[in-house]
Amino acid sequence: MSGPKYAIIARDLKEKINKGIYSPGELIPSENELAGLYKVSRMTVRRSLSLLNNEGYTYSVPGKGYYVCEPQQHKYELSYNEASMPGIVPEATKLLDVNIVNSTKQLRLELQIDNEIKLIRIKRLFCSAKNPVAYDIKYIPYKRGEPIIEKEIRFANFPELVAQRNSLFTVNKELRIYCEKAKPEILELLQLGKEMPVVVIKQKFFDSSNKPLGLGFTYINPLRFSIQAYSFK
Amino acid sequence: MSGPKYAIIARDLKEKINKGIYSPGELIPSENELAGLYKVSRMTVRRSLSLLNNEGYTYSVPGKGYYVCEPQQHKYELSYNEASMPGIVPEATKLLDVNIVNSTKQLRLELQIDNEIKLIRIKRLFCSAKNPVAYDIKYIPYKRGEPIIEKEIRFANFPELVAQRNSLFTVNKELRIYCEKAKPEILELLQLGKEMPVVVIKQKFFDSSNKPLGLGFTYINPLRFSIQAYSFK
DNA sequence: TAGTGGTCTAGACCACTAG
DNA sequence: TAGTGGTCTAGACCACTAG
Repeated sequence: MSGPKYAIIARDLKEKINKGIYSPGELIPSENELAGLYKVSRMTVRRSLSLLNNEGYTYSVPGKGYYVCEPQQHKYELSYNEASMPGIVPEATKLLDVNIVNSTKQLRLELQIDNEIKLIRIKRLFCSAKNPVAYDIKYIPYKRGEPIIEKEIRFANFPELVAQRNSLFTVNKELRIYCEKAKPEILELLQLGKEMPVVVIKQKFFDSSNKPLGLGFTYINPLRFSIQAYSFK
Repeated sequence: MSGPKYAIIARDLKEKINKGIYSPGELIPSENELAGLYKVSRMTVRRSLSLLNNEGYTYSVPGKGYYVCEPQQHKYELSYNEASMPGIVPEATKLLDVNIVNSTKQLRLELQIDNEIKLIRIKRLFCSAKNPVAYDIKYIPYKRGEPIIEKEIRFANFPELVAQRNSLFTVNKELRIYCEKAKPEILELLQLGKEMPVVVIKQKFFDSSNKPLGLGFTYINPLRFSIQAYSFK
């Protein structure tokens, strides 16, 4: 019963949806009706309702009203940073290689670039105190004359590297997690037997017009891999 | 230059943040200043600013103003439904077992229940047209006298099963993805060799007061596993 | 035509910040 | 004390819906 009016009304309406008094697909009372019921101005009701809309309880249709949503059952929020996975010791990170390389056909396809564009390729090995945990390789289209500062690259994470040229607020990111039988050299770096698959986390970044900005693969010792996700709010 | 005033102002402010005209940690002009600059009422400016706040561009401190946020680099949105993973044919789902079982020590710990509480245990095998893809096991605390309808259970997903007693809007969900060397019986069901690790997706559901409502493990053939996640908006 | 949500205003009062 | 964001109001006009 405490807090501002708009919050009390929002709490009350959410409770009614949770109890099934208003069910998915149904209309809840109109803004004007609610303003009357709660004895507040229409703007205050609108504020409550925009909270419900933002939190996925309702959606509004002009001329009709506010409908109760079907609950989002399968959405989770995930936090991933390749450079700070559980067990990794930042100081033990090995920068294996930084180079300007030619693109391959696959990379040109992924990054949507022409033949003549070269790539900055960064290879790193993330380690725990004693053992290798993940092998990481990143590709970023190279712009001529751009300086490459090894010290920065060693500790920078992928978003930071890409953001040197783009606002991080506008970068769209895509993550794919899967397993595969890796090439022998990767298995060797991770000290894994021939039969073992590795977990691969593929990261792809895009600018606001969906032009690819960078591509990364992290190959993880499967028995060291773990990632967590949570429902919203 | 189109759309309502509040959207135009929000777009303009976001652009200024993207361009670095306003940088993370800095204050942007106050509501009153902006109202003057854009020649609109303070309420319209507030509407623009609440958009920026919601989208993670800014946060506001009463008495001080609106600060530009550090960009969220590592957040992704993930959609996961064990019953509709890529490659799985719903009709090929095998309901291996539904039973009321005693809890084990580990399950009592996970589900925070007493000795005498029994569990509904559901074992399923998700298959492609030809092969097993994932073995799935769920535990839900059993309430005496509750009917168990096999047909419903076979096709229901975990959120739906739990939601029979709780509003899906209020259920908090937790997902953990990792690899492990599975027990022989699981490897056999998935037709995997002894050396292969499996991907495990552990799901845990909680009510609004964080009391566990259900626990599930999905053991996936690693070479059939794939999951995608995207940055917000 | 009556009702719905969407946009916008000009004004009020509040608690909080910081000189 | 002047300025900040937070809350709330009563009213206006709009496009859209549906009888």
